[in-house]
Amino acid sequence: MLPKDYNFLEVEKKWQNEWTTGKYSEIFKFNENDSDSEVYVIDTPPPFTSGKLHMGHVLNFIWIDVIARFKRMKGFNVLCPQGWDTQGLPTELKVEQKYKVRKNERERFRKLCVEWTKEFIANMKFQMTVIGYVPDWSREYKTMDPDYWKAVQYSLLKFYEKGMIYKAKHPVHFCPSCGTAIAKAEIEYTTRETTLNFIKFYLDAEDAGPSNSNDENFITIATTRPELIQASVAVFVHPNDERYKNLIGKFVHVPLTDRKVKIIAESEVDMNFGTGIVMICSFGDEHDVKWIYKYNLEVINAINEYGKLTNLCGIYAGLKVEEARKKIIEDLNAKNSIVRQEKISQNVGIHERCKKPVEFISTDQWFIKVIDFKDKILEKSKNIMWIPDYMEKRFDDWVENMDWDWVISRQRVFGTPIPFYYCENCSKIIPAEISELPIDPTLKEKKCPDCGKILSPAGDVCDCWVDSSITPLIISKWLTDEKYFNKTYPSSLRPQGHEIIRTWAFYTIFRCLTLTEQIPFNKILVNGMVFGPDGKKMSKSLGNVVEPNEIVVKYGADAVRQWACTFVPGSDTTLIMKDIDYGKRFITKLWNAARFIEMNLQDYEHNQNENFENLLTPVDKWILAKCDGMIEKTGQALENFNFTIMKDLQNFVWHDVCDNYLELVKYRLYENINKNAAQYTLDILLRNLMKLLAPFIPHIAEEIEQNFNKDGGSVHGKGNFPNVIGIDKKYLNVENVVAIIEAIRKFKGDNKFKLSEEISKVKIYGKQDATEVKFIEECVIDIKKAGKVKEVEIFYSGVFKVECER
RNA sequence: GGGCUUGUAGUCCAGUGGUUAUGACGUCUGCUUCACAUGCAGAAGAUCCCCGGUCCGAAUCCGGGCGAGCCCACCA
Repeated sequence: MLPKDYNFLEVEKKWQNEWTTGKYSEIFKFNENDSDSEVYVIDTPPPFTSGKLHMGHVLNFIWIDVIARFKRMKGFNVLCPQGWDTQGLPTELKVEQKYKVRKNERERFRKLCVEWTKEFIANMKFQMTVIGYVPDWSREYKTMDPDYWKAVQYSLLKFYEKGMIYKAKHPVHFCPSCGTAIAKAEIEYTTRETTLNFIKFYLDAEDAGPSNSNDENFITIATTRPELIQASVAVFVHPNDERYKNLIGKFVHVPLTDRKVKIIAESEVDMNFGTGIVMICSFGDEHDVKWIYKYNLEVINAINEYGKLTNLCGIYAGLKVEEARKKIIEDLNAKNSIVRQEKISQNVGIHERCKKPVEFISTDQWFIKVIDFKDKILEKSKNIMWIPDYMEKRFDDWVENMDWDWVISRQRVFGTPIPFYYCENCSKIIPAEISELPIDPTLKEKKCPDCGKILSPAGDVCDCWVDSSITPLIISKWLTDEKYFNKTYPSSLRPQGHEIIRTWAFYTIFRCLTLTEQIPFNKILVNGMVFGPDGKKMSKSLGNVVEPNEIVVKYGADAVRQWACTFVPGSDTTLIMKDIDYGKRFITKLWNAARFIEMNLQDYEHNQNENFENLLTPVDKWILAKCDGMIEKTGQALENFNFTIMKDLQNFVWHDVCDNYLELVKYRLYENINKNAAQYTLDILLRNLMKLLAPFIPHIAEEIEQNFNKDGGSVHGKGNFPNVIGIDKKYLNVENVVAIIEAIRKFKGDNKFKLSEEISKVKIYGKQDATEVKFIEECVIDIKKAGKVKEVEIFYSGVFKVECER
């Protein structure tokens, strides 16, 4: 017997254990030997091992779990592994701080990072488990594992074979504070106040000529970065700018230097900013980089990786950027070269981790060619179905607007080593041997096969997206098992957040496409972000962070899961506690309904030989026909990732089943009128409901199912998704009986009668040929009993109408 | 500045061309009716952002405007 109160914490824990390690754990594992069932592979996102999940993860993993359970119940052989994105700067920073270990103790440092990460994984795994997420843990992977390194490094060797890896001096976004190159995606922008300096640039004597209005032969350039004046390589004006048209092609002297640079016309110059003249430096910002390449301008590396000016900057060499700026302004002032200064607010790029300004610095970096493959990526990715479809546009826009190749090297330690050597003598890259993988080139000395000189090992590690962008290959055993690979690649589904379309989705599509000539997944399901209860992005500084653990303990996993199913793919969402509370109350309601049914089935035995369908009343057929509708709708909805079908299920259970059907059959159960048919209906209704609800609220569905079904099978078993019962849809018209009872209730309410009070008569009007009226005739007893009415009169005329008499 | 999304009761959200617009929270009224007061019955509350267009018919499709959010870019 089901106890009066549903102890969700205890029940949820019990079934989580059975699913993950207990008697049902096989259900959740991919069956390699099953050659009959269709395979469904989910390329789950490996979260970065920060130590805890946030609500966005929770939403993401609940959706994945709903789909995986649904697909299993539909008979698919589901591969849903879970991995961890482990190697990253945040871990390094924390380990550095906690153990006071320096990065030059490479091996010890790495070991501490690994230990630290393992602890964090355990926490996050626990959090996944308590929301009922059950991936196939037997296929867990970590990007820091030797096998994972091997796959990443192997893939890079393959890229090298295709001529797509190169090493180059290249301006990259560089964080002088962290001492590392960073990806565009790791930069965020902030507004700060800065000084716009208007500086005189004197025209070259030969070019000076007669100037427009005054005799002074200089132009004024506004810059926020005077410290880069030493690296000034050109001056740009807009071709249509009347003020400067006559200066195009002429030269100006760069103040504080003995160099002169050309004035070039460029239509992207904003005439309205500053004086409409741009000083191009190597490198002040991304525009500079673009233009220097476009016009093939000289590169003067003014800033080094420590954020200090280089020897090319003469007397300013060795000064930090801020110091140099101050000093150069002083010197310009001394020469009377500053016309004026203005305070302006400016958006500056800062490193998202440390919040310090980012510089462009020319350093040795490793690259993967990607710009050459834009067209191929765009073409092949058209075969991927995006949910929602408009997310495809975001992807395409990103690909089309990419400006340069992918910098894959990072000057860090906890990462996958780049498996290459470089011969300074021959200026050439020497890849590691496949048999040596996984390898850390810094730990293995090698000589150049051509010249015999000692090679320089690549000391850098890979960008973490290099690790995570081959997950579809990892989960399909790309390197180790061809048969398995053919069965499980490409993935059926890639679920992920929209904020990482330009990183994880893009890099995965690019890498896997290059390596396999196939797209990595057929569909990509995009989920939105979860904002705090105040509608703002959750952040510590706003104090609006909600920890998943708190709400799971308070409301239960099944309640949280219902909340996660109230959103449509792609859109961001606000965490409203009342919504989760509703989920909890639904669980209570469902529990009590199940108890009621259980109580009334005590003396029921399902006799296989009896044809119950003939005994069923129209009311029974009505609820079963409605249930059929829900079975159809739920199946279709989940095929299309419409999780909001949960709401329809809630309404069906709460209002149609509990409020109406259960109330309509009480008299039959209590007074033994057509009782068998009611019991039969309740029995199959409950069984179907549990199966329908199982993907969404798996714990309570399992708990109730186990009480009714004594054969020991799990509700989540393969192929368990219900088929329609097969009730004629015309019985949906019995809904009018419910409408009549509602009218009676309203009459009683309006007249301040108790609901239990009997009234004398109900008159029902309606055309005789209408099917709904026919059913009403058959349901007179239901109306009398459930509505507590002495007499029911039916008039075969006029429009459908109900009148009550006291 | 560019792209995308979005605007529906006091609040949140569903609705993707067809009677009277879904549901929840909140509010108000009544009810301890033997599954459930974590409940039941009922009520009030919406110019479906504004303007125009297509259509027999628009919350829904199209154009414009205004507001909001996200992503991207960003002033030298």
